[in-house]
Amino acid sequence: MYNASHVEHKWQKRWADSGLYTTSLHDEKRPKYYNLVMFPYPSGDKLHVGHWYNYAPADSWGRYMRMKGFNVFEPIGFDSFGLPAENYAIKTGIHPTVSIAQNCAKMEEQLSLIGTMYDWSKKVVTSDPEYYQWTQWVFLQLYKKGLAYRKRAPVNWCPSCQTVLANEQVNNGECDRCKSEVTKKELTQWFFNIRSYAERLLNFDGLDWPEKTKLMQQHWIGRSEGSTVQFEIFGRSGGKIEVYTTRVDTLFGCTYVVLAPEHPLVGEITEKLFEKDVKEYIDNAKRVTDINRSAEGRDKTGVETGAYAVNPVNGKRVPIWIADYVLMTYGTGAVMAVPAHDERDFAFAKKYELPVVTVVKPPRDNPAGPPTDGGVAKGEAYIDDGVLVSSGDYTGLSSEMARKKITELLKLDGVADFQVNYKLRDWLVSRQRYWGAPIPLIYCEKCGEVPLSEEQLPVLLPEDVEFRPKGGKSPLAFVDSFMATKCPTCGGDAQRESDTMDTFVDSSWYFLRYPAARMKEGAFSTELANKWLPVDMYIGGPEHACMHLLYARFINMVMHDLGFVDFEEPFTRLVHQGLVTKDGAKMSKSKGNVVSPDAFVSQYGSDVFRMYLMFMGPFEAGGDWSDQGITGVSRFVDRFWNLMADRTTKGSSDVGTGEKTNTGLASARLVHKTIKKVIDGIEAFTFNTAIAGLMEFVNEAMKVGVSMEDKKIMTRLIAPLAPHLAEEIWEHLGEKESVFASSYPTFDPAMLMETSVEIAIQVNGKVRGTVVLPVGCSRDEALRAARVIESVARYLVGADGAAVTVKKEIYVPDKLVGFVV
RNA sequence: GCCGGGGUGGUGAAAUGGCAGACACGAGAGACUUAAAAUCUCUUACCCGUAAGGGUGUGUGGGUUCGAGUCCCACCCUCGGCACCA
Repeated sequence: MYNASHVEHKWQKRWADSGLYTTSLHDEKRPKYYNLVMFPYPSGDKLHVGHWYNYAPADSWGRYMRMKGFNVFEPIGFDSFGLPAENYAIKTGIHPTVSIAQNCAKMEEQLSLIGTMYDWSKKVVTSDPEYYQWTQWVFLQLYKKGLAYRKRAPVNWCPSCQTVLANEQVNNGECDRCKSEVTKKELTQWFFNIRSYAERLLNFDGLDWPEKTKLMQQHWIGRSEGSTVQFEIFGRSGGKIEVYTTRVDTLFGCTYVVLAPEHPLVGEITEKLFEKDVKEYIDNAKRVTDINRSAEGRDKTGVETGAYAVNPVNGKRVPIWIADYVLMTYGTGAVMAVPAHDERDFAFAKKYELPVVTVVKPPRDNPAGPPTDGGVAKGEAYIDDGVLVSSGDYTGLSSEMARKKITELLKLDGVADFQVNYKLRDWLVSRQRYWGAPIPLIYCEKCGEVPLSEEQLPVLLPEDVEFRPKGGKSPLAFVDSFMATKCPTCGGDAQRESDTMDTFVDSSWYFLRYPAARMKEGAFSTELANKWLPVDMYIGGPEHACMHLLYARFINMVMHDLGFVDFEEPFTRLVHQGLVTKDGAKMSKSKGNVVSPDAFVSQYGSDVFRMYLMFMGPFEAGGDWSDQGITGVSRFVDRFWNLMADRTTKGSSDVGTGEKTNTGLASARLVHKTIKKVIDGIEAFTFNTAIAGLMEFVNEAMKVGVSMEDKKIMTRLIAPLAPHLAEEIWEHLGEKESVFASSYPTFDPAMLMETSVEIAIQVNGKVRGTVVLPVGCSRDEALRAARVIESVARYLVGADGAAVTVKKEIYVPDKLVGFVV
C-alpha cells in the first residue's frame, strides 16, 4: 500500500537537505533553462486550487526539462507590495510588514507541500528594502533617460481606495479592486513614457507567445496611421484647429468639426450667444465623466459653439461643435466629422440635423457593396473604403490613393501631415498609498525637482504611519520625519515625494534579479542576466496580457537601451494556464466557492492532486473543478505503485499486447508508444493525454507483467508528473541517486512500427467491415482481401446476385480501403 | 458593437481529412467478503430489435470530398478581452 503522506514528507525533506534544487548558475556543461512562473501575491488566504493549477504543471515542465538534460533554474518570490496588505492594516491595525512576513512564511510552507523544485535561495520579496531599493533605482534610470516625468492630468480616481488607478485597473468604470465607481480627479502624477516604446512593443519577432496574447497587446497599443489636418477658425486670423483622421479621403464630406469638452480652444472660440449652453454642457460633461461616460450608453450629446472652421481642401465653412464622444486623450482632441462615412458622426448628425454629404462610393468592381449613395439612403454610414465622388480633383481616386494625395498636397501648404497615433497611454506610476516603494525624489525650494543618487537609496518606508489615505495624498505626506529632508544638491531644506510606485513597477523587473537575488551592489548582475535570460518559459494567467507583460517588456527594453542587458525581450516563450472554475463560476471569496486543496492533499497526497489537476484537461483550457474525478487518479497511483514497487515481478520480461511474441517486440512497442505519448503530451502542455498514456500502459502491464528495465523507464517517465512517487519507486528499484539525476526516456521510432494493422473497409463512405493486413501491403492485395470480407462482399452484389459496378476503389495504405458503387 | 477562444455521451475529455467517444468519473451487473469498505471482472452514445443486425449521431443550416468533429460559407449559443481611439 502506497503511503503518500509518509513518502512525500520523506522526499520533501530529502530534497531540501540535499540542496538538489539549488541551481548551479555557473554550470557550463548543461544548457541553461530559465523556467519561471508569475510570482504570487502573499495573501492571508491559503493557497487555492488556482495556485496549484498554475504552479504544479509548471513545475512538472521544469522537471521534464531537467531530465532532458537542461540546467533548470526555477525560482520563486513574492509580489508583496500592494493594496490588500494596506487595507488589512487599516482594518486591523496590523502593520503590513508583519502581516506580509506571516503570509510569506505560510505560503512558503504551503508551496513546499506541492513538491516543487524551487530554488529558495534565490527568493525575492518586493517589499523588502533590499529589493525595493532597486525598484527605486529602476525609477531613477528611467528618470535619467527622460522616460519618467510629472504632469498634471485628470486621472482615474477611486473614492473608496482614495487612490489613482491606471486605465488597466478600471473595469466598466469600476475600480479593479474594490468595485467602487471610478471618478476623475486632477492631480500631478508621475508617468513613465511607455508610448515612446509603442512601435517596438508591437514587434513580437522571435517570441513564442500565444497569438491571442500578441493580438491583445497589439490592440491595446492600438496603432493607427492617419493624417493631421488644420482647419482655420473663420474670422480669426491665425486661429487654427488641428484634427486627426485616418480617413482624410473623406475630407470633402466633412460637414462639421467637433472638439472635446476639455479642448483648450473651447473657451476662446465660443460665441457670446452660445456661451451659456456651452458652459452648461461642459459642466455636465464633467459630471457625466464622473459617473462614467459608458454608463450613458452610446447616445451622443453635444452643443454648438457658434464658431465656424474652414475646410482647407475646399474652403467651405463648417460649424464647430463640442461633444464628449471626442476624447481629449487621443489624437488632437478634435475631429473632422464626416457623417456619411463614420458611424458616430452619422448618429450625431442625425440627432442634431447636420448635413450628410457622401464622398465615397463602393468601387464598381464590388457588386456586393451597397448600391447607390454608399448607404446613406439606407440610413447608415458607408464606412468602407471605395472610390471618391464629389471630391474635386480627387474624384475617381481610390480611398487609399486619395489619403496619400490629399495629405501630400495639403502638406505643401503646411496644413496637413502624415501622423501615426497609438491608443496606448503613458504609464501612470504614482500611487497615493503607503505600501509601495517610495519614489526616490525630493523637491527643493531652490533646486526644484531633484532625483536622489544611488548611494542615497533605499528611501525607506517609515514604520509609524496612519495608513488611511486622506484627500488624495499619500499617508507618507503626513509623516514629517519622512517628508523633511535636505537637498542633495544645495543642502537646503527640501521635501520628499510622498507618492509610492505602482506595484507593476516592482513586478516589471523581478525576473532580472532572480539569478543574483542576494546581490547588494546592484539591482541585478549584468553577467548573470545575460547568461540566464531571457526567460525560456514564462507561465502565468492571461489576465496579465496587457499590463504586467507589457510593462515588463518595456522596462526590459529600457534596461537594454541603457546597456545593462543585451537582450530586448524578457520572455521567449509564454504559456497561460486556464482558469479553474467551480460550478462554472470563477472562484472567489465573495461567492464562497473557493476550493481549498488542503483536504485533498492530505487525503490523497500532492502527487495525486497535482496529476488530477493535469488530468482535468489541457493546461491552457482550464476547467471546472469537481470533487469526484480525483479517485480515478488516486487508483492509478496505487496501481502504479503496486505494479512497479512489487519485487515479485512476473517471470516474463515482456509486457505483451495480448499477442505476445517470442521476440518480445510487442512489449517493446507498447513501451515505446507510451514514451511517445507521454512526451507528446508534456511538450504540448496537454498533460491529460500524457497521463492517459501511462494509465493505458499500467492497465495492460497489470495483465502481463513488466520487466525491471521497463519499470525503470516508466518510473522516469512519470517522474515529472508525480515526483515523490517516482523517487520512492526509484529507490525501491535499487537506485541510489535521485530519479531527477537520471535522464528522460526516449523512444525509437522504428520500434513504433506494427507488423500488421487493422484496416477499415468503406462502401460509399460507410464502414462495412475491417480486415487485418500486413503493414505496407500493396493496393491490389488490400483490395482483394477487402472484397472477400463477408460484411463487405454483400454490398458489392446487387439484389439479383450479380456484381454491382464499382466506380472507384480507394486505398490509403495502412488505413482503409474504400469502394464507391 | 469589434477582436479572440470554445460548443463532442449522464460528467471531465480524446481523435496528422480515414473505424467518433482513447483515458477517467459516474451508473449498472457480477466476483471476493458473515457483512461493508477496498480491490478485481464485465456492460455503459442514442434509437429499433429477444438476437443477428440495422439506423441516427460531434451547436444549426448549407457546401467541398469516395470520406468532414476536423476544411469552406452563413447563423445560433457560450466564455474571455476591448469598447465612442476619429
